[in-house]
Amino acid sequence: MLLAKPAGQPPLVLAELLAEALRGLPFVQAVAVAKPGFINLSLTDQFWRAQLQRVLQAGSSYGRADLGRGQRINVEYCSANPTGRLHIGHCRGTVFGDALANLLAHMGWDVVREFYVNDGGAQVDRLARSVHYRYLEALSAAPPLPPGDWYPSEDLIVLGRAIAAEDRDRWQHAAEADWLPVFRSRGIDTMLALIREDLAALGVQHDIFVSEVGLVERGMLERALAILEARGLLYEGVLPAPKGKPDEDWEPVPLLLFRSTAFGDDVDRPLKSSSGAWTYFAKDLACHLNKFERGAHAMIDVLGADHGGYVKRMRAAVTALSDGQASLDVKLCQLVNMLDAGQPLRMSRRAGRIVTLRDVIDEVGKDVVRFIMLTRRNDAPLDFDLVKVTEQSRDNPVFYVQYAHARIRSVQRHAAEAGLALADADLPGTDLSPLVDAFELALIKQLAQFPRILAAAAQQHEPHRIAFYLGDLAAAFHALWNQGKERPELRFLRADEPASTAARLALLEALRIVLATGLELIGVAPVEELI
RNA sequence: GCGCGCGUAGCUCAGUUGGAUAGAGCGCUUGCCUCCGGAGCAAGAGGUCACAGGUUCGAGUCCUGUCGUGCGCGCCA
Repeated sequence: MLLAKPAGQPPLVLAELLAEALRGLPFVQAVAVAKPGFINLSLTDQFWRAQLQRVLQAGSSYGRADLGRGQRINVEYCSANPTGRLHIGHCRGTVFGDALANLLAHMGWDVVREFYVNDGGAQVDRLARSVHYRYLEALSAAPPLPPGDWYPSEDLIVLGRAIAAEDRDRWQHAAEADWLPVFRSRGIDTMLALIREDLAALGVQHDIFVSEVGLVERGMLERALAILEARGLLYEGVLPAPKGKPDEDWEPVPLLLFRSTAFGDDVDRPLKSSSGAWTYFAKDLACHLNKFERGAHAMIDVLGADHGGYVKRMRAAVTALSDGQASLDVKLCQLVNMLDAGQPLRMSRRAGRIVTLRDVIDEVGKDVVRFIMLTRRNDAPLDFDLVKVTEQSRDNPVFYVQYAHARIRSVQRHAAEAGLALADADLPGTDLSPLVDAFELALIKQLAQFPRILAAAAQQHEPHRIAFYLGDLAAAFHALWNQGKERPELRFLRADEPASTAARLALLEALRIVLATGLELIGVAPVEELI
């Protein structure tokens, strides 16, 4: 149908020609031409069984492809402020980014996993004051009220005590200008250590932690500005007042602006505040220039959906800084609704009832957390029910997929006990011709989809596709399994039928390989048995 | 007011980068099973893909507009 115009022939005629050429090919069982100009190909069962052989030969590299051609890609994810432990809100983007990074690495990209540490803003000063308060408290010298807008976390009590034990009253009467940097640095170090601990518990390991302050100290910010200046993209100007909301504080002040509108942004963006301080956005320029200079021409930022307003300006920034050499894809993750048996789990910071990521991991396990985070597209809200996700039922996708893997292992153990098992090395050579049932072939066809799924997921930057695929694959397996109840001849292990048993063990192993590979890509460990 | 995302079966959601009769789970209807390797199994009904236009051989998918919904809207992060 696409060829009809250039070829100057009606689609149906072309289809007939192509169909004729296809008819003689091996593995082609039937070719039919349909209405507007479709060609329907039926492949022989033998072809599908050959796909199974490919899985067995490739093992855990089945589905792999060199789509990235070694191109460097930077994936920034998590990047939580170092002011407290990770909570469940950070979790989704973290899992998403990590799974995506795994996937891209699997598909031929040179992946750098980056954590950008916001150690330079007002937030960390607030942290410093909170630590200082706890320090005074530990000295029994606390002022009557904690500083306004502070971090009440218990971890800071511990840190305050530690500093009190080490430094005694050294900072008790010091001026804020003297103690602030010290307490800030101690606070950041402590929080970052906790964050890394929780990331480790989630099975996440970044390649690089980039400090915002460090970037500025190394002159990255000046360099970014120089580049924009050289391209005529900086100017002093007054922005129009934002419309829609009545803002009483608005004053027309000239600011240093980046002409982001030249790259599709809605309005030019300030790089310096009226007080002369760099804006957060200015530092983001440095951050992304840094990525570019480290060789990443492709970048992905994983952010919360509330950062949607940043997408245009960041893409503009990357285009401008790289002179069009680099591109940025921003993946926004929607909220996670925490539930407890259907009841919303209200998380209030003031009541100290924030659900930390660690709490959830301890409760349901890291594999469950990771899998569930990918059971929705990133731009759709997600329910996370602490009770449901551990249920052993059909509508719990984690269980359903893990159950499939465990079931296979169970059969394999039984096979070994009965002396029916084949050595792994012999599997690829197994005669698969006994696999003729429609349920078996359906399963094989599902397996054969794996490379396409991975390719699409990698190209679209959509790791959730893997989780959905694994669910479909598990369903095809369980369907075949259930057939064995009604039809004993479909069972996997049959002592009197060594040929079909061998073929089915090969099918099972291929299935296990794909399940395990898919699970590992999203960072979930396949289970050997259910507990 | 402007920008971005979302709107698909009663509910929760997929949809392979524009392909044919739009899929899955739950729920519902109807059958089956004392089953053993641990969630019981199977079949069926159910959709104007928010609405209206447009692009073309062909639209859930792309464009325009409308409605609904969520998020964001100089200097905070």
